[in-house]
This record gives sequence, structure tokens and C-alpha cells, in this order.
Amino acid sequence: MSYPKKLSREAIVDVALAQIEAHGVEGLSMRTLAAELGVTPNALYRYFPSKDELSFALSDKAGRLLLTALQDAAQGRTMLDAVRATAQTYLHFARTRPALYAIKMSHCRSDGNEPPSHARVWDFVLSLTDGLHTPWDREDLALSLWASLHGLVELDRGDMLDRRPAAATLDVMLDVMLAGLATQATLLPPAPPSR
Amino acid sequence: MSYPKKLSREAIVDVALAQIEAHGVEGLSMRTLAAELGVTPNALYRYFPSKDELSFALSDKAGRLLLTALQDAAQGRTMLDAVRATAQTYLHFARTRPALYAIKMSHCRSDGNEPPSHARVWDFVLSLTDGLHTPWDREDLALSLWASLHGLVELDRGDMLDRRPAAATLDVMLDVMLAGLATQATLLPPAPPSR
DNA sequence: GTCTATACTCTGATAGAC
DNA sequence: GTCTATCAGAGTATAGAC
Repeated sequence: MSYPKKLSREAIVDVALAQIEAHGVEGLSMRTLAAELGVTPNALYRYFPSKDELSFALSDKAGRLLLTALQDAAQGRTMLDAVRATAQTYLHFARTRPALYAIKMSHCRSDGNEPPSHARVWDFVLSLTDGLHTPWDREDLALSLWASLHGLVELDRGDMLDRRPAAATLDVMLDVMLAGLATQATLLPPAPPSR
Repeated sequence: MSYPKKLSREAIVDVALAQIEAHGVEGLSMRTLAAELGVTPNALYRYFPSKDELSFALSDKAGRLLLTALQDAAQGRTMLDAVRATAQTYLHFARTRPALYAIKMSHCRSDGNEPPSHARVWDFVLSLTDGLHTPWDREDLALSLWASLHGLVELDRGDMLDRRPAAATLDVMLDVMLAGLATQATLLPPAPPSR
């Protein structure tokens, strides 16, 4: 046939991810992406109805990469250690792959149904508090942890940390939060396997 | 002369702020802004060399509004109460004026010298821990608080709170952090005046 | 069904006339 | 100090070639 298939959703996503890691999230354009793929811009629209839909797919893929990193960090650790290791890995991921992290977080706003990878990351963060009994709501605790991590990442990205190393501030943040948790925790059982 | 003066930096900033509050940060364009001011787009470039410089000025003004709100909330309270009230006001400001908050936070990245209002907000947050003695670094503690607040705001904005009310999660977050602080605090003196 | 060609509208930004 | 004219680049809709 005359127009052999050149594209696929996977190929587009892969090249797009490479493009945002190389030139930032803002540096992704349908035109340069198409050029990189050796195709005219509108060919992409056979696979993604809009740039937003493409970004959604990128967010999903980035979320899966983040989830894997977090799971690896937590595996085989007791709960408190798992929280620390996960938090450090979260910060490290966001610092070393900022564009990936940014697109993962920038497209979670659901239009109806949540992105699968986003839900799975959230489930994982929530699972970090499995078996922890406190007067506080577990979801609120997990959200507090996540918010603190995300906020630190964002302040770091915006150079708002007053030239301090993010990792040191993270240590203090975790010290305070875990000390606060310990004041009310009635049970800290051995870690269930995280994966 | 043929072209009498119609504009000023203040007038441009005011109309631009109204525009982003009405249509979001993305909804601000030099063209619609100029139209609103009854002027052609390029007239604005006499006052701001680029859109980025304008955004910088908007960020600064928004930062001053936020600072005032936080100072009012803390005034006359003891330290722990001031922290809670400030945090709640911070969240409220970000939720009720999301575009203002977004532009305040999106242009803190300094190209050399920090924006004045950003520095003043940071000084204020830092001052909340005045007189608090713990083994932890005061700047790290203040940054942890700020990061947690900012993160919560961002998760809320992105609909990532799993349909929970942000204010309730904030309460838990503060409970945990303040409990953690209390385990190590050797001195919690009466509040110095916050303004 | 897959891709190309053309074109429309929007954006931020520049050059030079009045 | 503001105007007109213009540019380059973005997303994307439509029509048509194969």
C-alpha cells in the first residue's frame, strides 16, 4: 500500500517523553514531535485527538515509572524505614527527572475517571500507612505525607529553598512528622511486603 | 503631541490581575490585555519589555496581597495559634484566589535577585518559628511547614485529594507536625507581635 | 485507514512611522 | 508613547492523495 504505517501510540509517547526530558515540558510541540518522528504534524492526530490527550498519556506513563521507583525503594523494609526510603526516592525522582515528574503531576486532574497510574501511585502511598493505628484518618495522614513531599519538590524546583539542600530539609520534615505520628501511634507492626 | 499617555505600570498590572482572576493565568494575553486597556498590544512593551517581566510584576503584587492576609491572620496570637491561623489563611487564600496564588508561586525563580515580596513572605513564614528552640534547624522547620502547605494547595488544585476537604487534611497535617515539634521543643515562649 | 498539503486563528515579539 | 505592519511559532481543522 502507498502509506505504510509509520506511527503508533507507543512510538509517539516514547519520542515525546524523550523530547520533554531533553527540552522541558514547555519544549514539547506537536510540530517538533512530528518532525522527530519524520511525519507531518497532523499525522499525530490519528492517534491522539489533541495535545492534551497526548499529555495525558505521557502523564500516565511517567506515573508508572514513578510508581516502580517507589515500590523498589520500599520493598523489604519495615514501615518507618519504608516511609523514609520512599520519600527520599520520591524527591530523587523529581529532581533527576523533573520533566517526567512535572507532566505526571500536571495531568492528574480527572475529567471523569482518574488516570490509572495516578490511582495506583496514590494507593501505594496510602499503603505505606497500612497497619498504623492513630486517632487520625489514614487517608489524611497519607495525603499529608504526599503533600509535604510534593510541596518540597515544587519549592525546590522554583528555587525557593533559600539555597538549602532539599534532602536535608526532607530529613527534618520526616523527623517532625514521624515524631508527631509516634506520639499517637498505638501500633507499629512489622512491615507487610510492599509489593 | 499626537499620542497622549494612556498607560502606566500600575494600570497595566491592575487590569492584568483582574484578567487572570477572571480567566485564569493561561487566559492572560498581551493582546486581550491591551484591548481591555483600549490600546494596541505593543504599547504595553514600553512598560514591560516582555510578558515575562509583566508576570514578574504580577507575582510581586500577588505576593504582597498574600503577605498582608497572612500577617492579619497571625496578629495578636500566641505562636501555636498563629501557625494554625496562618496556615488556614494560606489555604483559604490559595483556594479563593487561585490565579493570584498561582502567579505568585510561578515566578519566584530568581534570575539573580529575589523578588522583594517573595522574600518578605518567606521572612514572615520564618518568623512564625521565632523563639522556638528545637534540635532542628529553624529554616528547615519553616520550609517544611511552607512545603506542606504549598503541596496541599497544589494537590487540591489538581483534584488529587480523593474528594476530601482540604481544610480537614490541613488540620491533621498541623496536628501531626505540631505534635512532632512538641516532642523536642524546649521553649515555647508567649508570642511576639507578628507584625 | 494513513499520511500530506494547505490554511486558519491564536500567541509573543520586533521595526519603523507618526 | 503609541501606532501600523509584520513575523515566527503554536494547536488544529479540512480536504484530498494513496
